[in-house]
Amino acid sequence: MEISLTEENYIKAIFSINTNNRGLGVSTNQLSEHLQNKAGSVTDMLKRLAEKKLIHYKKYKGVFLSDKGQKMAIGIVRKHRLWEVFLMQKLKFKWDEVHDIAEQLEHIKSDELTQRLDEFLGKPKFDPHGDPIPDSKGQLSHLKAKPLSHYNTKGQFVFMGVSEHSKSFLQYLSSIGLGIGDLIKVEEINKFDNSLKIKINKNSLHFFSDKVSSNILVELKK
Amino acid sequence: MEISLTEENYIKAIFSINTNNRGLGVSTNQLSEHLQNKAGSVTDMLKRLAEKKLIHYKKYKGVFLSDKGQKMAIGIVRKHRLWEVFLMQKLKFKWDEVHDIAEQLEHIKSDELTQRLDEFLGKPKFDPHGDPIPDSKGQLSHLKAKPLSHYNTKGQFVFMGVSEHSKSFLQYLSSIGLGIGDLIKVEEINKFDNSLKIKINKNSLHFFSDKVSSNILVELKK
DNA sequence: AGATATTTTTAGGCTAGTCTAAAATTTTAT
DNA sequence: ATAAAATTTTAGACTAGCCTAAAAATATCT
Repeated sequence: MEISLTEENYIKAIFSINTNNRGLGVSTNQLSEHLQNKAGSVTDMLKRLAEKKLIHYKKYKGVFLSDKGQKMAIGIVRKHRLWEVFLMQKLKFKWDEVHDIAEQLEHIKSDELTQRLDEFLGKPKFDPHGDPIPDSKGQLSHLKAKPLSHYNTKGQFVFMGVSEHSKSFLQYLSSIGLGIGDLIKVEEINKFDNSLKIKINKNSLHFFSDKVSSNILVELKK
Repeated sequence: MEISLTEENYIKAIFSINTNNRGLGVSTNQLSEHLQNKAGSVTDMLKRLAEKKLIHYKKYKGVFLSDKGQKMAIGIVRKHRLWEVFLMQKLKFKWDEVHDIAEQLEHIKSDELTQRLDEFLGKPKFDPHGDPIPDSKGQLSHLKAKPLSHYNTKGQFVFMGVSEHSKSFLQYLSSIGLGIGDLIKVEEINKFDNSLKIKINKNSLHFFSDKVSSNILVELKK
């Protein structure tokens, strides 16, 4: 069965909203917002996707991915994240530059290509933002990291990933020289606004607002 | 201006027919044949491409690429051939497997990506079939190689490329273990049917029909 | 529970890109 | 040089994917 680029993007959108939603089903308006098109257009497409058995859809009741749709979504995510690793690791792109290109590359259809790319990159488990890469069977590793803001203590942490992927946030992190694997030492906590005074790799000093520290995923330094 | 995938494929088709045609202009039927769709559809699209100034088109008179169209075509060819190098050199794909995947990858839009891929691969001048890769300015190196059949003498030659790209031909060459750079020694010429008895790298013995030897591009061994 | 607000679907319309069949133009052959 | 053949264009129709506006269903508020 032929799946169009547009259909793939709907599947991906349903998947991505749903994983945040913890399995409540995705509404027409959520999709319309996410994909930047009108609710009526979304309804049209949902009918077509249901026809193709990629989703479970009941009028007015929201939508779930079918097993088939779920597999497809995971396949796309796998490709997206592998290409991001390729772009950063092999072609030396910066953090904030890879998303748009990977958004195109994720639609290339060739299982063999995905497989070989995976091997070429050393079967990475996480992408450059710390997001897990599904393996060839669709299995996801789980990152134990939590938001820096969650700990609310001084101490040393290792930077494992981000939970916000906007260009401006990633550019900010680059600008202060913070990358995956770096050491973050929390030296002071301001109890009034939950801002933190931190040091990166024992060198540069910075302040993190609550908004920043809640989007930085860390593990406790062992 | 937005160029669709379909439009890119038309531009590429016009370019590819025209380079064989040595600048005579491309007919509607040639395009219809090449792209496997109907003549009426082609006419529709030619109007649109002319509107966008990508081609010069006069009713009933065939079509040429404009400068703009020519640049676009060369850009697509450049991407196609760079990706083929990537697929073979880095991902170890076989000769006959790379074309279909490169056909998808050539449409990825990012000048920065093309540039970095080029550097990553060491700015190759030829693709794995011996076809020249346009540089970032659109300049093509020119292969001095000629068809093996052209020489019509015994002697030693270096295999530089192919002038036929079908899967079956490439698979045949793989099957006899012939790859770019290999030494071809012509030991006998059959004057009746122009078939050749040859040895590859001083080892394996084979017979080349006229059809084979006219699609194998070689240079004289120095 | 009934009125109001919100969400979702339906209906009708648009464009890109395709098709078929008929009409127009060009080429070839007598 | 004209008739026949081949090529190309036009005209009308279809699908995918989008839009707007109106109608239907659901959710919310008092």
